[in-house]
Amino acid sequence: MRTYVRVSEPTILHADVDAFYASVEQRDHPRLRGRPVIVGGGVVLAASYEARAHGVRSAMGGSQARCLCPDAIVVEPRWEAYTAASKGVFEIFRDTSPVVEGLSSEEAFLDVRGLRPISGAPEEIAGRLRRRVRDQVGLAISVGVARTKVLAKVASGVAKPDGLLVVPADGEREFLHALRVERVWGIGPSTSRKLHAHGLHTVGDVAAASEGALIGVLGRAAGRHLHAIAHNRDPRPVRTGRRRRSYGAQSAFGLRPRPHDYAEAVLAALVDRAARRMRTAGRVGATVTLRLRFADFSRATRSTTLPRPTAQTRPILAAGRRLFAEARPVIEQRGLTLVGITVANVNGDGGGIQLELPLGLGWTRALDLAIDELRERFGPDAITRATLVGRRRDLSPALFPGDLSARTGEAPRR
DNA sequence: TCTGGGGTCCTAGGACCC
DNA sequence: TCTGGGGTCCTAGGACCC
Repeated sequence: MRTYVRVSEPTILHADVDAFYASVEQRDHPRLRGRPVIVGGGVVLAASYEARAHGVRSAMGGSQARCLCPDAIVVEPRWEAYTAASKGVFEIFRDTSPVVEGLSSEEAFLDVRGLRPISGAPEEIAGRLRRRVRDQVGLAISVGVARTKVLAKVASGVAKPDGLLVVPADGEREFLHALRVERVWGIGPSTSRKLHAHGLHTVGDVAAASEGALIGVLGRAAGRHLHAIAHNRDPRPVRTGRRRRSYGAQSAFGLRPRPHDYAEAVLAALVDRAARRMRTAGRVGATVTLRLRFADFSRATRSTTLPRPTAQTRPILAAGRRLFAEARPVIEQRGLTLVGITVANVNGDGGGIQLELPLGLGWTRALDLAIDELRERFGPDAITRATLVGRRRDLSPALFPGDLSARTGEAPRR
């Protein structure tokens, strides 16, 4: 009997439009092509590669950016154009593979496993995807191809601008271990600072550290995750059909003196905007969080959970106002420069999902069956908690005590 | 140089329950 | 009266991403 050792091939694509907003501007305005372009005046939302060559980066303050690159052409964002471009790009994504997980308006993971007989090798699929985005949407897109998400994501970054990079299955460790830690998706300034402080600069350095040591430095989840990544273990699948978990709106108004009730007026407008979007999407949420930022750039949040999920402006605004009143001492002390509202605990579509199960199974078995069914429909990781409700025929659904419920969920991770 | 407007996930501690 | 294990839900804040 022969044993086959199956080495899976790279089938995960990470596709990412280069300098998205800036590229759309250059596409639509020929005079901007080949020139340093900055989208957004106050803060850099996007910078063309010509501007990046001068050190301009997104999220940088506008004045610093103009200082680094005085010749830059600064343009106001045109959101409709970016939305339309995003739509075009995602149509091509979804036409390329049925398994697409969007990460933002301009990037996505695609799993092309099993598509070889129809579409060819992953590398060919990636090449065709790049050509189609260029021809049909007019934008350059870089693609990384690898066996895991983290490798594909890093590969597309290395491939930029306008490139394609395949990480072959037998070249993964070499590729990974040479990387500086801050290049890894999910490792930001704070984590890399901690790692550097312990003499860990490359992923190879991290791989030489024990999991316990990494947990000691970074905490449980981050330590475990990074240990696995450094040892090239990243089993996360490309997940389709992920739904958003919160809706929010915020507004920064700087240090200019404002009428005393200005922030509360802004708050009302923000709640209205967020609630409107929830109603359009047909979703409801329960946890209202007020976000504040102050003159010294410190931040604070105050949150509360409503008795039942809603998408109505009125209860959300009332909660927001209570939180604002509660935070008033901090606000007066530190000087408010930003206010925001987020509605989280967005659960389902407001209608819930009903499953019919045979009677006589017992609560536990019924719950297990229901969870299996939900996983089948929404993916293995989509369900984190399930509530089973049994309804007595002789009581109106409005009478809450008529419902009996059983509940299960993941054990707390502590 | 003085920092936008969205989001996601994780941690830690407290209140409360059986 | 005190103690423990096992659990849920909520709030506040931090890190990270584009």
